[in-house]
Amino acid sequence: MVRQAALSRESVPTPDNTDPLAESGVCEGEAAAMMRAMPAKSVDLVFADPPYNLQLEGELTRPNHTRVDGVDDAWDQFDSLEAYDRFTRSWLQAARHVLKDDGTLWVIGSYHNIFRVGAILQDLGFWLLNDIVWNKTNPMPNFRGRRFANAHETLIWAAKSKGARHTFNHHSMKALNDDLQMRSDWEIPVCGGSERIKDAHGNKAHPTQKPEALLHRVILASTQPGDMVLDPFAGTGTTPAVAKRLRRRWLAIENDPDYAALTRERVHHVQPVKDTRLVEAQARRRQPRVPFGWLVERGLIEPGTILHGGAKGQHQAKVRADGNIVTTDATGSIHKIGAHVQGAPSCNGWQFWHIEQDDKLIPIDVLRQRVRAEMEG
Amino acid sequence: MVRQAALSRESVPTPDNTDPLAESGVCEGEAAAMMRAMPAKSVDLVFADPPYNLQLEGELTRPNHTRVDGVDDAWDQFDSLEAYDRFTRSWLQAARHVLKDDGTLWVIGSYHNIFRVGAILQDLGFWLLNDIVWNKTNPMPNFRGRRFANAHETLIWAAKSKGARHTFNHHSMKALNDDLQMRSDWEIPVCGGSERIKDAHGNKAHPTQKPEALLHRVILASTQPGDMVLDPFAGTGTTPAVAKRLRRRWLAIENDPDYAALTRERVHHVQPVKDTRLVEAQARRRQPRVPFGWLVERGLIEPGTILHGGAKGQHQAKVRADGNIVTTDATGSIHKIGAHVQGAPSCNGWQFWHIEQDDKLIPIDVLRQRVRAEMEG
DNA sequence: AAGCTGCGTGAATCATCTC
DNA sequence: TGAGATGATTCACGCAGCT
Repeated sequence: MVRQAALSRESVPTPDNTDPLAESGVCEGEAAAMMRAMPAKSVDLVFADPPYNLQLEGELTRPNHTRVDGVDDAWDQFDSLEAYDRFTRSWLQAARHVLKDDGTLWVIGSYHNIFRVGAILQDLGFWLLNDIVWNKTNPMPNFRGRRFANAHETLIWAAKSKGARHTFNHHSMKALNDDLQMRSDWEIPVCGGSERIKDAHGNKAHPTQKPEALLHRVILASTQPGDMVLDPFAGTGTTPAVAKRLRRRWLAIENDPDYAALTRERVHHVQPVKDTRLVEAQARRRQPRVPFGWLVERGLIEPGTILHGGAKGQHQAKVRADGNIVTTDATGSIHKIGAHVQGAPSCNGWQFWHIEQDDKLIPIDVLRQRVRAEMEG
Repeated sequence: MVRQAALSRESVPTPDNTDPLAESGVCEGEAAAMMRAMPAKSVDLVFADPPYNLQLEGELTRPNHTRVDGVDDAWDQFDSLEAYDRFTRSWLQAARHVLKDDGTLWVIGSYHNIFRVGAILQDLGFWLLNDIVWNKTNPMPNFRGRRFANAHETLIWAAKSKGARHTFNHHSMKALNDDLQMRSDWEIPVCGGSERIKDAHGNKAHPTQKPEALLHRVILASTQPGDMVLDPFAGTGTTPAVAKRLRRRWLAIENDPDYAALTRERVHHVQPVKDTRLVEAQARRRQPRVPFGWLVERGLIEPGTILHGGAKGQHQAKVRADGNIVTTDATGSIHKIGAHVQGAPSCNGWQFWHIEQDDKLIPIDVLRQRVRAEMEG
């Protein structure tokens, strides 16, 4: 019974050890109650991924009629906003109890809950250090075209009180970001592939497992090796796994015994790195994509401007406010209309279309380069 | 009549116009009071860039949030948060009063105030549609290296209540983003250069002037031409300027007479896009409904014609004179039978079914377009 | 072998009109 | 007002299976 062995080793550190904080482990129980039972001011970092209170009703299907597997678990259901606020205030107060005076707290959420969390944090006296945006590189699209694709989640990073000291490993963050100062917007893929923990049937074990890359950055930024990291909603144990790998002590609280068991097994297989610098990912830098519409938004091209197509400007089209362009018989993107007027299967609109400036025809790609230069800073 | 007096130059285009909503203009006064004095349910869009915290000294004049140095040790945090909440609840309630039932509201803020704004929005019954992240391409760096560089601001987009309808120009947003659906994270530079309004001394006239690109996307996404756009904290008039250019009506409220004057002057020089079609959403929804039976009535499809279903024409059905179609085991509308033969819960029959013409399969939607073209002319 | 294609899926507050 | 009909709507990425 590999699992049993792993279970006991990780969860009950040593028989003679009566202080649960001396070693890492998983505690089964409700977050607020467990934290209240812990010694005060004993934790350097709290990372919390609480229920979001999504309030999903009915079901949603993709255009191909497949069903979206929404988060409808009982633990995400609350009777009202007030009930969610009570729950939130309760566990945040308990987190405040276990947090050292110079410790910090992270909470992740979406627009469903994060405003309530942030306001209650301020009400309780926490001091907000940053709000961080996790931009997902591969989010689920909006299938009905009724809103913007919900492509990010928000993290709040807070110190225990105004004026409190806090740990921020500025140079580690710079190193992690090609020697550029780390910004408040992080581009990280959602958790999938082999990193995603599966159950016995091969389905995802937990509906909201967070990527290790996210926790890597959080823990590396705001703790030192040996610090105590607490996750009161541990789920399948991403926080413990990364904490162990980065040589931090850790405590996990999880109400669901199945999740708790998965965490113990997962952490058991994690090897702490010998040198944390070796696992610091290099941020990829791609040439940023610049849609044509952005030139219109930014006033580099006015709506109504005439674009001239081809080397001699044989073709013409007019720019709409939304970035589409219009000829006598068609409307569409610079690429589509470029192909259309040439009778070609495809076309790179950036090189095909030109604007007139000082009696010369200039490819619109020149304007794109200007936007990219701005984006570089 | 304070309001009448406040309306001037830009705001009263014709002397005999006594209805401020009939035309655009700037009203000088306090946001909540002015909105309460306006007719109920008269505005399609509210865009608000409120002060971060009205009660905190210096806050307004310092957009880089550098007040952590203990300048304001004296103020009592709890009282100030409460005062800010009262202020926020007051103007949001007033905004709710002027907003049409199918109108929407945008608020922009930073982590200092946005959580309070979002929570109060939910408390007042607004229904959050998205939170949008404005990622600044050229943010101010964090000089002390104690936190992450604060490189974004947050916008909340909300409908008036749960279940309320709202405008979202999905196709315009797609067009603006190279035919990919628009995400909740927007990359736009901060306002600078020639766009930045300067005062008589050549200094920036307003500390937190927003870029026109931001408003371009907001207004294009969530209004139609001719809609009424209200900005209760207009500052130097970015919202009015973009609204006018995009052929929306607009109302600006601004407490500071100097800012109000700058707005009037700025808007005076804005030229609306000449061709109205360039600023319209590509509203497929507005196209007249054409029942399939009309194609039969008009002789575009003969009774008895065979329809071929799917890209390869795997499925077949025969057209009846009444516009229903028939397979071996069922009769019904193009949609119902399309769903039936695929075993799908629903189906868009216009795109699913094809007719044979010159050895090619043509979607029947092409015939519908022909009918619509006839109806136009 | 390397490359191509098709399929599955991710914290989702995801309709509107007519009768 | 409620029920029923109409018909609009998806992006990135990993992986399995195939050429």
